[in-house]
Amino acid sequence: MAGPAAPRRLDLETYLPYRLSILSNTVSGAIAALYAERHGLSIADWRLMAVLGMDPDRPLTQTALCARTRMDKVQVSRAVKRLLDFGYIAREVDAADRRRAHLRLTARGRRVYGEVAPATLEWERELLSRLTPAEAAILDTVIARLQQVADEMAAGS
Amino acid sequence: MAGPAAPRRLDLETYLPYRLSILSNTVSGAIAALYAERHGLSIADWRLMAVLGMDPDRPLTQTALCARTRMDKVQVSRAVKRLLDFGYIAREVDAADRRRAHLRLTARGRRVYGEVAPATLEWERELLSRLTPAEAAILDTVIARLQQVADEMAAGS
DNA sequence: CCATATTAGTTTCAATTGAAACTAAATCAA
DNA sequence: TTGATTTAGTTTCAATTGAAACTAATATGG
Repeated sequence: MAGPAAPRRLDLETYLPYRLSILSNTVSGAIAALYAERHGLSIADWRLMAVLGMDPDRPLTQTALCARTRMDKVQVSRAVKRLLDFGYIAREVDAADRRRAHLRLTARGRRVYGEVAPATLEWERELLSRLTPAEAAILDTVIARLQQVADEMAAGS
Repeated sequence: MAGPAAPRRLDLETYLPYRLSILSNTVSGAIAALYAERHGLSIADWRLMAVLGMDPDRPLTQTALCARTRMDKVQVSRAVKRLLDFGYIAREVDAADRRRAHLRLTARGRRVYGEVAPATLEWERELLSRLTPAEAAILDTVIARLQQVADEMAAGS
């Protein structure tokens, strides 16, 4: 009885890429509110701090930060400049290769990190608490799989 | 044996908001490649065309386009200007309220829509084909639920 | 060695964005 | 009426962004 499926029509309300974009923007915006005006940080700034704060004893170069955050080197350069101005990070030029510099959180940066990181985690926890464990688990694997496929498709496979 | 769960540490690789942002950007960028250089359209431009193309016989005002796309009125104003320049849309001032204008795709705009819309749908179909039907169904409800919760939380409930 | 290429990061300059002010038309309130 | 508000959409101006060019240091090939 059921013939061939009708070709889907494009409707933003149900179109996955659009829904992902709206959801991501809503979430990022809400989280940015946790640190933006309070500490003067942009999303890019906080992203660097989040990576540097993960392992405060391991300083990273800007190139490493690019890889870890998927930001480009211009964005990273600018965020680094702002964070240096705020005194949230310190830079030490590499002795062996003077093009490179190692960046680490300062005491002040660690203090901010210590305030903001738990708040962002709590926000995420609250969000995920509305899903069942099974849903959350599937979401996790589905996002990973979609990312992998999207990377392949974007690379023009 | 299992004590209280260790407090999660912040790690971008596993942090949902970050993963959503990366996924959304990858997907949007890949889809934009389907129309950007070929038809001169930005993401904002295409979003308007996608809404106008859904029901080509119902023209919409810019205010309606704002609501449907979640774009702000400045973005919409600029996208409208570009689409008028391209000849992809036409504008007709409302007779009863001359502040308003009704926008619709031109024949040329419909031709572009007819090319691009199926390509974007095919891209989505290909992406979703890597999920099982059960996964796809859960993804659908999970995105809807997360959006609703994120909206509440962003509103500062 | 020396010339060339590569890498790390910065700067420049033009295009894009966003917030706030603005214009023009319609509505409301007295 | 008519003066004040609201609504639709645009413009302005400063801040942000991105691509490409650039500087400085290291690595490599002959």
